[in-house]
Amino acid sequence: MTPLRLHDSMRRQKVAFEPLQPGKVGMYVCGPTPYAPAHIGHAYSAISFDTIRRALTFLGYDVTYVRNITDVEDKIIKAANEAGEDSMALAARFADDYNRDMARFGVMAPTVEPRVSTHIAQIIELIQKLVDNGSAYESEGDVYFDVETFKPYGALSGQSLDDLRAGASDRELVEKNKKSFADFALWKAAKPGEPFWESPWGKGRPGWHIECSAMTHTHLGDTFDIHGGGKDLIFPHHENEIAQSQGAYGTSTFARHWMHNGFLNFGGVKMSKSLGNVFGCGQIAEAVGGEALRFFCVKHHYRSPIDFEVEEVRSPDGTPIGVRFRSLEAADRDLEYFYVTLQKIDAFVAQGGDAGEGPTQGTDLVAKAKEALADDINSPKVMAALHEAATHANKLLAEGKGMDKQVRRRTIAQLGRDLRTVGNALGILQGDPRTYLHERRGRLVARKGVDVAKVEALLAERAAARATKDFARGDAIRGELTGLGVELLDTPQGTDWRVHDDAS
RNA sequence: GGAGCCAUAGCCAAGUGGUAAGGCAAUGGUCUGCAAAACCAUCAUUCCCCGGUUCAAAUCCGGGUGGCUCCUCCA
Repeated sequence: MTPLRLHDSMRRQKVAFEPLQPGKVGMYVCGPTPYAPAHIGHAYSAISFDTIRRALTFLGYDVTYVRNITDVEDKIIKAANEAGEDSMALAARFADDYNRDMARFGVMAPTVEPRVSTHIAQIIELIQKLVDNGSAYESEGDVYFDVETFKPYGALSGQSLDDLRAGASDRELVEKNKKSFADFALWKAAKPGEPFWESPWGKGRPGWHIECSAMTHTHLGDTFDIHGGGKDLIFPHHENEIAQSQGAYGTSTFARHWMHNGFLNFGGVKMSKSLGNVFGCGQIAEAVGGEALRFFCVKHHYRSPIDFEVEEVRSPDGTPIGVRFRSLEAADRDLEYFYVTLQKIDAFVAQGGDAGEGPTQGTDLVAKAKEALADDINSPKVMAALHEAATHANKLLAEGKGMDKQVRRRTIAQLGRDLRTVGNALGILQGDPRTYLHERRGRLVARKGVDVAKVEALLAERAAARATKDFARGDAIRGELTGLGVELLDTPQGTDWRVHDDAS
């Protein structure tokens, strides 16, 4: 197994990764609170950790991947009340939507997907433990974690309680039923119209942070290997999880390794509803295809903030009529290169047959990918290796000069397999090339408003002209099609066409 | 006010002490009836600025400048 180094947010550096059990990884990632359709920010985080999970699997680890669904929460209750829908039903509906959307981006289903609503007993048990050992206290039907009892508080976010107190004084004063400003709710007393469960403290529901502590304990144990989530969750969510779990099970427990992914920004500014730059998963998938977003994500390192170029499209009178996802369109063009290459390799292999076992030349893609991923999941470096491998394959496909015939055949076939194997480690290149290319053309036809019937009529006319060696007429038709934004691809098997895509 | 992150070519983006991966775009070439695709070649004496440490710095240290995030719901 490749020795692995991962960045740890707690130690603030790359460190050797040593799982509790050799060869196995227990990993917990904070999942969504489903109260509205998933947006691109959800997708980015899900893709980042799915990539980490895939990479660890590729490196030979047996990964148990737990990603929760927070289906009991203020925002859900609010949305349900507004819609006149049962909050659990609403959460279940959006959770299904979320999973369907993530699948479009190649995100695998978690090994376990626990929900708050099915872990109430474990949550109450954990809160009781904290109350019993003096880490938490009841106040008017609420239960709060007493932050003063947990000395290491702030270690992950690098803030002291004094610093936080200074920040808090600017805005909000101490709530009257809490001992201290930093204390946070483990259990909230039910208000009218809210879902509730019976507890030793009366009817109520869990606070925001406690579910992750209960779920990690239930599914991965007191101590586990990796805890992940978006950078924004470091404070207070992850900080509070640490306090709860270590308050209950001891300060040497909980996550051995913290991983946080960078944020998605738009023109250097974070995404937020008030700025109007929140884009839905469906909108993205329709515009550029789900794999383009995936490809765009793995082109960047998971810890880097990632900037996303979006351009508003306006009609001649200035009315906004849509948006163009420039960065994703570029990623889709890049992706097309790989699928065109795979298609050519597939055709070659189908035609040339399998050359069997034996030597190959320049097939170190898998080794390079392992080395890159073992260094804190350096997916951009893997992308570079993928490009080199695809270039090599294209070179061999174009000409086999000076190379043993069998070696050439074996190498091309091996490169095809390796591109897919390494692609799988990043969650890309798993589709059928023909399907991808067909769908991509469909998207471009829609985006550029190409008249397909007209293109096909001109194509037929040109084929007839070329059959009689009337090249002048054929070239005239080519020119006409170019004017329509269509490129022709003459091959020995006939003429195919594609929509010209030059970022305009 | 407190905590932290980022700055690498026209653009995107790796690289955290040993002399700048990869991609897009661009230019020239090969191939092609002409094209497209593909391939080949060229493309950062230099990594925001100013000091310092070192035989050696994009990488470490100090000081600036610019951008961003968290401390409030946020992925």
